[in-house]
Amino acid sequence: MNNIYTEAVTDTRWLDATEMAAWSAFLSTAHLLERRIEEQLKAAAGLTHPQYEILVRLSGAPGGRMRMTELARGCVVSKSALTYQITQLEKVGLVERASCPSDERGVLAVLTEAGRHCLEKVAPGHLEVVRAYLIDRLSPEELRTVGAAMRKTEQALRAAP
Amino acid sequence: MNNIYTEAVTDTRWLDATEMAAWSAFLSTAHLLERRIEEQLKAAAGLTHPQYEILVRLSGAPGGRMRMTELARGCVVSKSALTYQITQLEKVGLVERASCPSDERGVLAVLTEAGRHCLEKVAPGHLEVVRAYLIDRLSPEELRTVGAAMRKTEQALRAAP
DNA sequence: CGAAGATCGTTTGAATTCGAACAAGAGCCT
DNA sequence: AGGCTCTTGTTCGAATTCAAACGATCTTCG
Repeated sequence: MNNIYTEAVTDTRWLDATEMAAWSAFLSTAHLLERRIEEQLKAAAGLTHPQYEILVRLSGAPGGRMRMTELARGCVVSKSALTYQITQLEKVGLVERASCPSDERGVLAVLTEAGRHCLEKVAPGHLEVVRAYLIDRLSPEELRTVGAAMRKTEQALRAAP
Repeated sequence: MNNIYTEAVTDTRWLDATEMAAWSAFLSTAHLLERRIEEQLKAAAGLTHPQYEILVRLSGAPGGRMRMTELARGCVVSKSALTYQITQLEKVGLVERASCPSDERGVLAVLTEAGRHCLEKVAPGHLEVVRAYLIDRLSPEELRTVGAAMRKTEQALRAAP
């Protein structure tokens, strides 16, 4: 009693053992690592991970400045979350807002000197964690493969919406 | 003017290009995929990803039941977040609470029939997303390597605290 | 047995997230 | 120019997260 429609709707491609194991481990690792990083950053500098991400992205941008929307895209947070976090970072003097010369609506998030120094102070301890739990546990070949796999997925996800 | 102490504190092992690319892609992918999954689950069944995770873990446990603390560990959420989510799921009848026979303090989260049916209904669409953006984009060998890498990291993170 | 300390799940309060709605400005097309 | 439509960043409200504090129960060890 099957036809192409019921087939299409009904046939689920479940995950085999290898796929399931990979997906499950990926999920747990992402959450666990996030927790660990959050803990380290909070203890070391009172920063959250999204805040740290913002500083990192700004520090890599020309002039230490970026448009809000672009920054939000880079950090993979909503625009409203970025507005909130930039306000927080402004309060503690790590970031400033500047108006955009080329677009009257635009706002630039600008890394301050204090922000750059904070990042330089915090980065080593942060990288320590990333290394200790992820990077240093993988062989060069594993690292290459993981990197390639993640890039493919990232690209697909950024293209989709 | 260096000694072993300043060395130890000062020498930061930065990430080389390969390491940086892998880490950055991992981070972005985790966030993007999370967003995409959240969107799909919300649209398909009004579930959040943590809620779906709870249903999945329960469905895989003997008797469809698990202790709160163990479930929280499995899902990688705080105990208070789990308390909140189980209450939510109870409201819509997908999960029930039961008292634990062996421990008076204990609480068992139990998957209801409705919960099991909901999961069966939602799983295909969810897996579609996981496949479309991650699993099906990787070669069997890549998948194996990613799985192994994630398991190593997960294990390290679960052992640490 | 009984006291000290660990563990269990919940409650509480603060912080953060998201999407939707909004006003202001840019861009396009004729 | 002028009207449409898209984009920008912010604001709002609701939902969710976490850690810390708590009362209740278990466990261990003297």
